Order: sequence, then C-alpha cells, then structure tokens
Amino acid sequence: MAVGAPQCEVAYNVDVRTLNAVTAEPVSRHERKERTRRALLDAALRLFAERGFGGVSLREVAKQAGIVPTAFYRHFASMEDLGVALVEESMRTLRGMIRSARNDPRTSAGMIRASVRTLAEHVRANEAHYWFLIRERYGGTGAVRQAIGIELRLFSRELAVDLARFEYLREWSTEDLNMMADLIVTAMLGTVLDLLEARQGDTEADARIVRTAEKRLRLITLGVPGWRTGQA
Amino acid sequence: MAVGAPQCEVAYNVDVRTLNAVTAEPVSRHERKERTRRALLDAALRLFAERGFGGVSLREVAKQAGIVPTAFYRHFASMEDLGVALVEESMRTLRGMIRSARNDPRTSAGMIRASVRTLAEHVRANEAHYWFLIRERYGGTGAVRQAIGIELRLFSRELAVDLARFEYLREWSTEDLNMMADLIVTAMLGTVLDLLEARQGDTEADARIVRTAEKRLRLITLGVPGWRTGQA
DNA sequence: CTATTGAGTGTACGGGTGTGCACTGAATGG
DNA sequence: CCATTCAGTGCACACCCGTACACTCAATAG
Repeated sequence: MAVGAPQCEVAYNVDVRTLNAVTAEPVSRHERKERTRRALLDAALRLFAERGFGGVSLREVAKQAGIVPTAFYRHFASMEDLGVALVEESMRTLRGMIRSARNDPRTSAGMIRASVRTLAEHVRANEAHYWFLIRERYGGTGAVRQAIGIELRLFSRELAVDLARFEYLREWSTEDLNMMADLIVTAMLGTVLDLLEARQGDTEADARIVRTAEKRLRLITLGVPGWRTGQA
Repeated sequence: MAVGAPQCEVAYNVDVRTLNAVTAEPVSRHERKERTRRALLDAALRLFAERGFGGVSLREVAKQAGIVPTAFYRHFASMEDLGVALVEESMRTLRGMIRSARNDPRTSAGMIRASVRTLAEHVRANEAHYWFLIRERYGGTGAVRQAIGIELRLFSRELAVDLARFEYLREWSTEDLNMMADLIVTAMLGTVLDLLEARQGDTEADARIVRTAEKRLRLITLGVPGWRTGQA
C-alpha cells in the first residue's frame, strides 16, 4: 500500500508457483498459505470482471492462481464461500472511498464536486472490485447477492448518519434519511456502472459522466429545503 | 390467451408435446412452430428467474419446453439469441406499463402516487420479465446486457420527452431532462428490485416499498423549481 | 532428530455441456 | 397423388465440471 499503484489489477500472469519460486527462502507456512489465498482472490476477481461470478469455474480460478483444482478447498469451502469473502473485501474498498470523501473538508456544492470526483478516481483505481459489486448486486443468485444486499444496506445506513449532520437534514425522521441515503447510493451505483462501461482512458466520457453524476446529486439536494418530514 | 390469467407464470409443467397432443387437430405448421417458440421463451424466462441467464443451459430450456436439445436451433441460433428476444419482449411489457401510467390523467403529487402504484401492480403481474431485466441489466455478460442497456437508454429518452411537457421543466435543456429521466429510471429500477425481493403476497412490505418509492420521486421533483438549467 | 501437520499433487469418476449428423414423418404445394 | 419441406428425434462426440481419494514432502512441534 505504500506505492500509489492499483493493488488488484497488477500481476496478471503471475501465479503462486512462480511467485513463490522467485522470492527468497524465508517464508513461513502461514505466509505461503496467505499468498495462495490472495492469488485465488485476485484470479477470481480478474475472471469475474470478464465473465461474471456464475460464468467462472472453480477449476479456472485454481488454474489462474497456479494451483491444482483440489487444493482450492484448502482455502475456501466452495466458490460461493470465496464470493462472500470478495464481497467483504470489495465493501472494504467502498468504505475506504467514502472515508476519503468524508475527510475532504468542504461544504455544499463544493462537497458534491469533491465526492463525485473521489468516487470516480476510486472506481478507476479499483475497477475489478466495483465490477464485482455491481454485477453480483443484481445478477448473482445465491449467498453472494444476499451478502452484497446486506452490506449495501448497512452502507446506506451509515451514509444516512452522515447526512443527519447537515443543517437542513437535522430534523428529518430516520425513515426519510434512509430513503434519501438509498436514493443517493442507487444513483451513485448507476454512475459507477456508467464509468465502468465507458472504456478506460476515455477522459472525455469520464468528464461527461462525472458532470451528470454531480447534476443528479445537486437535483436531489435541491429538494431538501422544501421537504417536510412526516408528510404524506 | 383469451383468459385473463397472467401469461408467463402459468403452464409450469406443460410442455409443447402434451399441449399439442391435447389440442384439437387444426394446427398449421406455422402455428405449431410459433407455439414451440413461445414454450421455449416461457421455459427460459421461468428458469432465468431462478438461476439467471448464465446459470441455465440450452439443454435445460429445451427439456422444459418439451423438445430435444438440437431442435432448439430451429428457433434460435443460440441462447444469446433467445436472450435478446426476451429483452425485446420484456421491454414491450415495460413500455406497456408506462403507457398505462401516462394515460392515467392526474397531476403533480397525485400523479406520483398513481404512477408508482401502476408500476407496483405491473411488477407483480410480470415478475419474470422484471427479474430478467433487472438481473441481466448488470449481471449479464454479452449481447443481452448490451441490448438491455440500449433499450433502457431509449426508454429513458422517451421519459425525458414526457417530462418536457411539465410546467417547470418546459425550459430545461435536453441534457438536463435526460439526466432527470435517468435518475428517475434508476430510482424506479431500485424499487422494482425491492418489490421482487420482498416475497410475493407480503402486502405490508409492498406498501412500505411503494411509500418509499413515492418519497424518492417526490424528493426528486421537489428540486425541480429550484433548478437552473445550464448552471455549473 | 524424529513425528506430525497440512498445502499442494495426480488420477479418476460420473455427469452435464454444446453441437454435428443422419433420420423420421406429417403438413404443405404443385 | 406425389415430391418437397422442415420441426422434431436420437445418437455420438469431445470437452469441462466438481470433487473423492491416496499421495508427497517441506515446514513445524516436541
């Protein structure tokens, strides 16, 4: 993490075998296992970005990670298990994003700009994680979709707490704050998808998407002063 | 189809063979083929609702429809081809929904209520279609996700045209209208997912979801009078 | 130093996959 | 009435899937 480079998109064709062969000797068993685990997670994330969770087999993940299929079970009970682990990891990066946005000390319109920009940068730096979240949020079938749903709801609730600190929102009911937070999260996930679908490097498209995202947020916040909590 | 029953959820265990065997003779070749095609689409839609597009094999669809796997190719070149056909069909029911909502002649707050209610009823009456759209909108991998993306964008543009008729929105730029329409569509798709995930028959949950959806829309529309097109 | 542990290996299995091919037999058109 | 068309059949193939099982052999623990 000391380096500013993206952490998951690297090492495309390096599997554990070569990795462990290249490195110097002093590696404990724990460490070796942890490395393989990471290799599995990275391989899975990479493959999911191409074909989605459902389209990737245990064998493929194992092969990409540089181990034999049956060794997969030393780390995860099943692909679903691995999927859930990835959900937690991805949500961690999402929380990291909002923490960055939160710590940027600005207000009102300036804050919207800063937040959207932070989001966009974060998406570009962690494309695979965001692809995974977006895809499986709706497309998944089992435990993975469920896990994402739960985590995202939690995330939205945290955002509601943040919102409650703003002047106009201080007296809103919890229900209304949650509603607004959900709306914001949903809108921002839409923006994430737009960013992911625009091909990376197309700065013009990125700028347009960011501008639209800002407008969305501004429109939502414009409604706030006129809102009467508890109405209808 | 003369009966008023839902059209896709029925006939769970009836395949083409038995259907064609039961019915009286006067069936042309065209008609028989069309029936089998429908059986394939219905079977696919049914299976997709359970395991998603990616999780269903050509063989399964064929078996559920009552034909042998290789006969599938008499109707579709591939599963993707069938998927795209299903996208068009599902979008047709979505357009049907908005047409119903549009023809309900009310204004302002009353219109929001009516629209959301129409949406909820429509979702309940066509769960499989909506499951398919929502799932593959994000989760899909190939031509299907792309087709949904295109159709949904088109749909959103139509909504923008509708919006332009409203008093406060008459002077908005096209870009801003599209932005608002996208926001509304995204928010409503979120509502659709909420409805689909609430188990059918839970009228209390349905009511809560509908209320939240109305609030979302109301918050968005509240911002409209304060909006200055072309700003920032 | 010796015994144990456990990550990773290799083989083998039963089952599901898409699809090519030669076919049947009833509706169709001349 | 006969020839053609073509939706649907049945078999075969080569491939990928998850996973059970017995194994190796280096890092660890006593």
